[in-house]
Amino acid sequence: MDPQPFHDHDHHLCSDAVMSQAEAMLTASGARLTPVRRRVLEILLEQHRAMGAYDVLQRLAAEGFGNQPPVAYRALDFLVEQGLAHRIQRLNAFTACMHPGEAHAPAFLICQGCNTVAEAPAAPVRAALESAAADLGFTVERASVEALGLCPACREAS
Amino acid sequence: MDPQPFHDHDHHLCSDAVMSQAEAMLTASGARLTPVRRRVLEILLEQHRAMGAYDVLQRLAAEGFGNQPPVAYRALDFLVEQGLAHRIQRLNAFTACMHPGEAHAPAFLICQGCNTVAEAPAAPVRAALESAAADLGFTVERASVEALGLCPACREAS
DNA sequence: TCTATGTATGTAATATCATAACACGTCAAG
DNA sequence: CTTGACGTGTTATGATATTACATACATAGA
Ligand SMILES: [Zn+2]
Ligand SMILES: [Zn+2]
Ligand SMILES: [Zn+2]
Ligand SMILES: [Zn+2]
Repeated sequence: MDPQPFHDHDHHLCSDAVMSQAEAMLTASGARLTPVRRRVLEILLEQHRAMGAYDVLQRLAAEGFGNQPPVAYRALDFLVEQGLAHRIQRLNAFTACMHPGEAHAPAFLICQGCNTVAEAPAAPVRAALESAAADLGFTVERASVEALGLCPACREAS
Repeated sequence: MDPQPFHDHDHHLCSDAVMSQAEAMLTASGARLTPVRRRVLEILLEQHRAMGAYDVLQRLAAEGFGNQPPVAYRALDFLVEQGLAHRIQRLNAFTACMHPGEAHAPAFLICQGCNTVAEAPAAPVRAALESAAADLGFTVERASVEALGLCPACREAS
């Protein structure tokens, strides 16, 4: 679960670990990981990518769940609220959180070559941002930090 | 033009300065500030806010310009390309650049109380981000840093 | 057990944001 | 004058997201 999305790795180690952690978190908090929600999380966990709500919806519909947008959006919103998924503003898309439970305000690294999305630890970034904001008297409540660029493999290949 | 969007100020000093600078930049670069484009910039400059493309479009239509989405999007895209406007991902909206010409990769501070949008100098933020990315072998090409929170006035009022 | 309540899901309809494709007008270079 | 680049206008469509309402389902009192 602390892998390099950008490098070859046994991805089941990622997804299995996150699923277990998700179950534990939700059991603890009392929130319910219903079939739709679980399935959406599994779908997001299949790859280190961001998926649009309609892509998720299509998968759900093919598996016998509802096929109207709210079905996908509700599950996705739930996961985001529970800290199990993140919304990538830049892509109008969602990605599974790879470090659920850990307090984290990540920066997202979006590879323009292979569409991989990685969470980078961003404590220093947040600190710098809050400092810059404080200079203007502004109090940061939530922030999104998203970088487009090239992962090591795609940089190599280009 | 180096005002505090969050504080009372003579806003004409902002907009006039930016307009002059925009004209100078475009004259120099050879790009054309046509009536639609100029008007869109003026509209964006009316307030320290972000406006949706369709809001801009409505204004344009009321003034006799075309009333179809591409009219607004083309002008907005032009301004963004020329560095005269920024897109705020979080809001699906656009805001005039308050520091055109200056090389800058700003962080945006979005007040949830009054919807004011300010550009904060973000060189340290970018540096921290690039460093965090480099740790994963990732090369940043473009990044968006957007913070939601409260400006001084709204924080006071709450 | 039997409701009552809150929560989750399903669906229809609609709102909001964005782009593709094509037609027309203008203007300057050749 | 013709050509070609560019800007604008318009139609049509695509992509993303939410509102509103109906239905199912769990579970906690009575
Ligand atoms: Zn993985
Ligand atoms: Zn995360
Ligand atoms: Zn101002
Ligand atoms: Zn700017």
